[in-house]
Amino acid sequence: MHMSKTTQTSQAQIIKSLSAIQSEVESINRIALSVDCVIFGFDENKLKVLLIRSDLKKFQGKWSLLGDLVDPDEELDAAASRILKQRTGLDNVYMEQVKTFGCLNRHPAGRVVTVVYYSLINIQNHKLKILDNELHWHDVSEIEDLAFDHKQILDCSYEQLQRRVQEHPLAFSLLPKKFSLRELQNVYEAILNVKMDRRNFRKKFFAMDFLVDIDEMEQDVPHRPGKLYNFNYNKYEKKKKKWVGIDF
Amino acid sequence: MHMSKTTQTSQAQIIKSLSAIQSEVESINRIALSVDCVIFGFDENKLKVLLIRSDLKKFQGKWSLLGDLVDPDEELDAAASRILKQRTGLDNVYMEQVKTFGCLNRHPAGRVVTVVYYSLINIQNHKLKILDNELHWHDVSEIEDLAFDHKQILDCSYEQLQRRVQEHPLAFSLLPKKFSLRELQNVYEAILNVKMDRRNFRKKFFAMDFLVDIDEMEQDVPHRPGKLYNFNYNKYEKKKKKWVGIDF
DNA sequence: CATTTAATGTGTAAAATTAACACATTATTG
DNA sequence: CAATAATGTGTTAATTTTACACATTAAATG
Repeated sequence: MHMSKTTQTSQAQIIKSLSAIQSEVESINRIALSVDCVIFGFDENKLKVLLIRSDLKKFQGKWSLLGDLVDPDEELDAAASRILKQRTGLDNVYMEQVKTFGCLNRHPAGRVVTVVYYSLINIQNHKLKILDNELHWHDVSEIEDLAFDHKQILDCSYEQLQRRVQEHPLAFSLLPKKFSLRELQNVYEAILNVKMDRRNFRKKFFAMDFLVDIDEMEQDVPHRPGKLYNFNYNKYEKKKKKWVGIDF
Repeated sequence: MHMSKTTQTSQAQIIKSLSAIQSEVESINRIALSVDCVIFGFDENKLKVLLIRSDLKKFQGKWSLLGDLVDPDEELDAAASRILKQRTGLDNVYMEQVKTFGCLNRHPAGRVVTVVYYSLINIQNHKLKILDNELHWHDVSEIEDLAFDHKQILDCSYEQLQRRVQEHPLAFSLLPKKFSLRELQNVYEAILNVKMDRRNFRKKFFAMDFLVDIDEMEQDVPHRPGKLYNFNYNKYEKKKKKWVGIDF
């Protein structure tokens, strides 16, 4: 086989380039990054989480959180919003980053670091939209194990929700715009897993005056109907202040 | 220039390979991942943070947090520990993940997502070890801006520390093993940026009985010396319980 | 239409926690 | 030995949290 000197040089350069590319690819130290969403809802007086049937053989039959790889030119929050939008059709939902999980063996396909968000949505709003029968609402209290490390992720997210809901008015995000005080109390009781005193609960919420009496009553309840309220976020914004103390 | 058919084929194959590599590199969807450490210390009655002079031209003269890329086969916590160990020589230090920052433009060299940890260390222990004069302890309250998005990261970490220190006995990590109640109170006052009543503070800490009177006194203070105490973590573990309530 | 049912709506008193406050004591310094 | 600059200690008022019971209302039932 004949080959000119020029060509040889050219090939040598290509090989050199290839090896440069290879070493660069190795040196970039990049890692697959995903976002997982813990989507909480509230229905039948229970805290729920939206899960999807795992598509991996290894986890056949198990449920998992909703997640996807982050695109290299996509913001993390945007990835979380995208996943939520794709699965539920919902926009403008309360979301918060929880934690990043990066165990080496957490994903069978190799190293995948995942940034976890939880979100709170009003189940009524999109009950009809969940047509995909691979998706299902589960009682948080009844989940035993999940695919990947998703049980651990769920536990961590649930604990964060429990802490946050005691310090910020998040519970409203799980309810329709109009709600009764009983429904609000049910949300707190479900999330915190405690029974509360109705009178003290009402007193507390009326004292912080961001519940707006809209002069409507519950409909279609088999007993005396309760008044309905809205949550006024502006009033909360004005009132909120930091408390400082030691409590452990 | 002469080139044989064989050679042409060969080059075509190489080009094909190159393009395959390129598309594979694009498809792996990987992202550079770093860990940044917000290292808090306490000295001169002030909360401090350990910073390093930025080595990037863009941020010349600015200070930045200590961080490094995560190795593809390295745990996130391990990366944080490694960074701390490399810079301070310390092991077994209190550390907690704060949040992950992933803004597209946060790093001039391209997309780098960073997982942030804060840690609490006792400055006395390693004052001598900070020989690297690119490293320096800064008053947290006096930091105006930092390289990258590190000011934002610091603010977020500081807020998390303020929340955590009110609910968990972290402050002890910033003090030597033996400390006086005044020093302990100074830590809380510095972190929370408030003045506290000495008698109520003492009452509170004696009530939770995990302070151990070691029957020693402060030395070399220009006034009446205070008693020294140890913190007994075991007693804390036994007592801790979740408080449930609504407070916002 | 009267009765039953299953909730809503409301106030007060006790208990626990937090906040406010002052003076004698002690080692060091000059 | 006087002056200094801190430590160490208890009580009371104010606030917050908890515990607790009965009349009211609309719907459902017979």
